[in-house]
Amino acid sequence: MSEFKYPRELRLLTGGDFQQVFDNVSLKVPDRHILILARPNGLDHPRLGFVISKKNVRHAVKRNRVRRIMRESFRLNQHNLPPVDILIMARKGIDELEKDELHRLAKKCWSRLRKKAKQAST
RNA sequence: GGAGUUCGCCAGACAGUCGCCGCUUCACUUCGGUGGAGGGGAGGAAAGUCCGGGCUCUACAGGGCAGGGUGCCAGAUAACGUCUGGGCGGCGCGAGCCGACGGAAAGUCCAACAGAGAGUAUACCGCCUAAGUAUCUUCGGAUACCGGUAAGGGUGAAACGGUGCGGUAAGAGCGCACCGCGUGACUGGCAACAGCUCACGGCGAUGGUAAACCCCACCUGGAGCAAGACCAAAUAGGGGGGCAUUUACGCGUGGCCCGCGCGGCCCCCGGGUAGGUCGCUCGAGGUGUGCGGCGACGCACAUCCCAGACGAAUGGCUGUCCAAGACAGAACCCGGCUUACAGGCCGACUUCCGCA
RNA sequence: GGGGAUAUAGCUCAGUUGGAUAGAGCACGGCCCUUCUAAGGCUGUGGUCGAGGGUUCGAAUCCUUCUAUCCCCG
Repeated sequence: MSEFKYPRELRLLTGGDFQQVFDNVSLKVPDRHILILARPNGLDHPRLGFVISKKNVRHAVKRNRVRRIMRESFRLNQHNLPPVDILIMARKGIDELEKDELHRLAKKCWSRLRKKAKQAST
């Protein structure tokens, strides 16, 4: 039985973790509202981190909303993802999306990420 | 019932389910944790960082200068630029609301353009005068210069108290009355201040600015939880105690000058960046009752524990209901101010209309 | 989270302390010069002085509230 929890092991925790992703980007999933950077992490599960700047999303409430919804989608789809470190960077205008739009956006990005990871490994 | 003023409060609710972060407790444990149960988990502004305080380090913050702040009076408070009550001024029929509201006679400063004149004021037009000088003359006088005048016109943001009477050549606080203003008494008030009170001053010390400098009174050292403390790899060298020296110089305490600490000798101790732990939430705390006070608030008793994260929790999905949910997310903590904001509720009051 | 600074013409900046005309360079338009262009000369256009409120007779300037941008502290 697979679990859908979100413990600390599934997060990028330190500045070093983030820097490693930035330095060794092997997968990129660009979109109009977000940019996903990723690299294989050698573990048996993916890890997630966020970069949402104050410049792109002005209000803290909106930054929290974007992060929470994307994180929730990651939590529910974690077993369909390759073992990579994922970095989600928000772009301008993402705070204008509705809740269901964000969910659709996340699902779309996960499938694109899966595809690219498969291509890269072969 | 309409219109309005004011005070306080609320900030979608409930259920299911999948997650996240602390706490309490029980069990297991390879002492790293794992599991069960219980309970808690953003705001009135958490925001801006505009003030004030706690806390920490610097000397348990000391003197002087500079700088900064506050600015009617009294009180509340840990403190404040906040709040309460009062005074004064302004707005409103009113309930009420608004006000950086000390001093311009200590000094510096400003008054562009316009205007005759803008500072111990001024004579452009006008008004008056006909003594003097001059011209004309119908010999009555007329006019120009000189002179008097701040009532009227005009300029300006501002032109030197206002109205009336007297007065005068015409005028003028020149004189008088009333009003305004100033000064000193007296009375009331802790005070700000007030007064159908009394006396004095003719107001010629022009007006404006103190949100220009300034004066007066009071307040104020600096930095900030990335403060600071502790545990601890590599690498570079440091810290504590005692004694001595305080003359010079250097460094630190960061506006400057004092002052203070360090430097020298002896003894002792390994040091502290990555990382980790603490600081970190029980507090000028909430709620209720009673008492004191017009009130802000204070006191007493009872009762409650109510976020504490650290790449950073407080969320996603589904359903039901309604008046269809605004502004918006804690990061050391409080007290204020300011700014943003859908809608709704309780109380008090004002005014208009109708009915009795 | 905390501390600090800036905003003036299309661009880079003066002017702000000490109040009364908003100015310089580059750019742009016109004319001159040249066979033409560049350079040079003459001349002109262009400003809600970041926004709102206040003080004042008068505010880019003084006070205050907001907005935007930038920098520093691990």
